[in-house]
Amino acid sequence: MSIDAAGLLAWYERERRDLPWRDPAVSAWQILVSEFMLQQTPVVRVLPIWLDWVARWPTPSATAAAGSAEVLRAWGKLGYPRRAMRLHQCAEVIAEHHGDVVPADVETLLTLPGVGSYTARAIACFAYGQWVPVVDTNVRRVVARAVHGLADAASPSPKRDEEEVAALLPNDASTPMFSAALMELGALVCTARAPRCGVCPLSSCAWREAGYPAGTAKPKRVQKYAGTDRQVRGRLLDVLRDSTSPVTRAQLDVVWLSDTAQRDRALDSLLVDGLVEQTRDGRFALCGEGEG
DNA sequence: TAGTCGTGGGG
DNA sequence: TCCCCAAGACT
Repeated sequence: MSIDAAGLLAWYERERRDLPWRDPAVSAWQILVSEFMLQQTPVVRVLPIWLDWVARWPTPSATAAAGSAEVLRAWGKLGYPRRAMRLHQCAEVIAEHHGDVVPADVETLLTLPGVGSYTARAIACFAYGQWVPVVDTNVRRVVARAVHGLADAASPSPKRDEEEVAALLPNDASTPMFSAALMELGALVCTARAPRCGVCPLSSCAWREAGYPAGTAKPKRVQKYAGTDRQVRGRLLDVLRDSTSPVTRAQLDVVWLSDTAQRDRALDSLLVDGLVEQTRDGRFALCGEGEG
C-alpha cells in the first residue's frame, strides 16, 4: 500500500502551521538551526528561541564568532544543551571548511557535528529541495499505520526506514512538500496519543481498514527525570547561565543537597562534555566564557 | 543495541 | 499526581 499523495498535499496546503523556518526566504543555515532545536523538542518551545537566534547570528560565521558560553545562554532552557555546543561546532566547521555555506549533499552533511541521519536529510530536502527520504518519528508512525496497519512503528532502523520511505516518495518536484506533509500529519493528526482519525485526509489507511488494532510492541521504558543526573545537570547549568562571572563550588553545591555523590558526578560529566570549565582559581564557568 | 542526554505541557 | 511525549544524536 502507498500513501495518498494528493489528499495529503491538499490537506497540508490547507492545515499546515505557519512556521517561520518554512518561509522560502529562510537560509539553509537557519533551517539547520531549526532542525537542531527541534530534535526531541516541541515546536512551541523552539519558536521564540529560533527567532531571537537567527536575528542575532544569521550565518555560520556569525555563530562561530560568538563564544560558546553566549551560545549556551541563548539556548536557555530548550533542553539537551549538548545540542547547542554541537551547533556551535557545526558553525565553526562550515565557516572554516565550507566557505560559510551549508553543504547540500547528505554525505557531507553527515560529517558535521550533531547532524545525524534525520537532520542531514531534512536539510538536503527542505533547504535544497533534493529528492531524499526524510524519516523522523512522525514519518515512521504514519507509515507504520497507513502502510502496515500497525499502531506503532518498530524500533528505528535508519537504512531500512529510509529505503521504505524512498519507495513512497513522489517522483516529482513535490517531494519536499510531501515529506513536510507526512511529518505535519504525524504531528497534528496521526499523533502518538489520541490520534484524530476523524479528520485524517488519507483516502486509505491500513490501520483504519484493519479496525485500529492495538499495538503489540513492548512498552519502551520511559526515562524518569526527577532525581536523575540530568535534573542535577540542568540545575547546575541554570546557575552558570545566570552568572557572567565564574561561580564557586559552594554556589553550585546548594542546588542539590540530597545526594552529594550524584551532584559531584553530574558536575564532572558537564566538565567531560565540555559544557563547563574550571578556572585556574578553582571556580566554574560555562565553557568558552570570555570568548567571542 | 540500549542507555544517556533537558525541559515543560497536557491527558 | 504521575506519566507520556516532543522534527535525534551519540556511544
